[in-house]
Amino acid sequence: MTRKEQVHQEAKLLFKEKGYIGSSMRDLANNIGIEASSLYNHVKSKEELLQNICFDLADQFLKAIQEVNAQKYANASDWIRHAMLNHLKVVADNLEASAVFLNEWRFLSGDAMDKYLDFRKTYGGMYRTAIRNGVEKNEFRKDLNPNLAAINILSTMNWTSNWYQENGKENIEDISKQFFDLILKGIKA
Amino acid sequence: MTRKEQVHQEAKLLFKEKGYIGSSMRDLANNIGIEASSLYNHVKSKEELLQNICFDLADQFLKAIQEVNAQKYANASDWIRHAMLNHLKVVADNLEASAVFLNEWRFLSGDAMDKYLDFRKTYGGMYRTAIRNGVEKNEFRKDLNPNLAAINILSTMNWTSNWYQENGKENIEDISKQFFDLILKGIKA
DNA sequence: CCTACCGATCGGTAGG
DNA sequence: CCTACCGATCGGTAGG
Repeated sequence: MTRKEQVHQEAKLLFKEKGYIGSSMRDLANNIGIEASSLYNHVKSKEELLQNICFDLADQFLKAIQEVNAQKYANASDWIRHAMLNHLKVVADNLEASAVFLNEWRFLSGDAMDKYLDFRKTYGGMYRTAIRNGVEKNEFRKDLNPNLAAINILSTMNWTSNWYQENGKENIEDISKQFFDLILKGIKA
Repeated sequence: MTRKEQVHQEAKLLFKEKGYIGSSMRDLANNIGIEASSLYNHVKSKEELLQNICFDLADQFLKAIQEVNAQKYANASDWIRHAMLNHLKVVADNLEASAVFLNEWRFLSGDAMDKYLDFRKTYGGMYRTAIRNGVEKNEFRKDLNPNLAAINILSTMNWTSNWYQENGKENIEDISKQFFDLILKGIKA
């Protein structure tokens, strides 16, 4: 790992733990074992670190969902099952970045913020569309509000970075399957 | 509204918008129209503001769920339906405080943090227990993981403060009913 | 990658 | 509720 990669890696841990504003460049430098001023040989500004974390992850979420779209599933259920699995795999592989992505994006400035919100809107839109398709094909309940159904899915997936820890007890494929069953069939016997 | 109440009210708005660390006492004073030093006639410290926001809301969540427990429902479904409704009503009535409660609690210090985490654990535990009861009575699927089912409910409710706005279009009772149907029956036709 | 430093801002206090 | 101020810390730069 180059020093530059190390700086970006350490920033994820620090921003998750203390928040973006609560993390100082001196904290970050200290965790690496150099002086704060030396960070600027690897990074233009503090915000560049935040932008990299957010947009690297957005790219991963996008690739994960494009893989699903490429399958051209006939059933909306299949699309959702696969999309949830791929999303949760990205979260599980990037727990710190996921927490930063969700909690610190509001400190992005100007264009970066716009770009970020665009991504979130587009990404959520794909779930809403999948659900609407499922309703039209009578695959899903016709009294469904696609907006709220999408929020149910996205909320649960987003929250995952707050509690999931790779500890060998449960793997993310199992969790994804169980969440999908909850979304599809609910808890009722 | 007394000045003291005004300070606490303004703190909710500011902490939600800029985060706890990102909000300065000078910002807060400026929004009210006084000098920063004058705030300390009404408040002991910045953290006292955060503690009040978090624990006032925790009290409201607790009262809301105690009302549900007092009903002594025979069905787990009824308990969950009513608990969700009461929880979401508190969120809808306290949108700013709810966002602060969820996003800024990590800046609580020492005992306050412990007390906060205790509350979250106890509160989540009541949902897990309700779900386990429902499974035992064959009201819910017996292959259910009560932990993940509770996370599904709590995630969706927690996320509400991020998107819900009282704008006359949808009232929280409708939303609560639709979320409950999603939790109970899922999206499947 | 470091030393030395900049102007700005922070939470909070003294004293009236 | 204000003026005046404290020591600490912030992101970042100059120059080597």
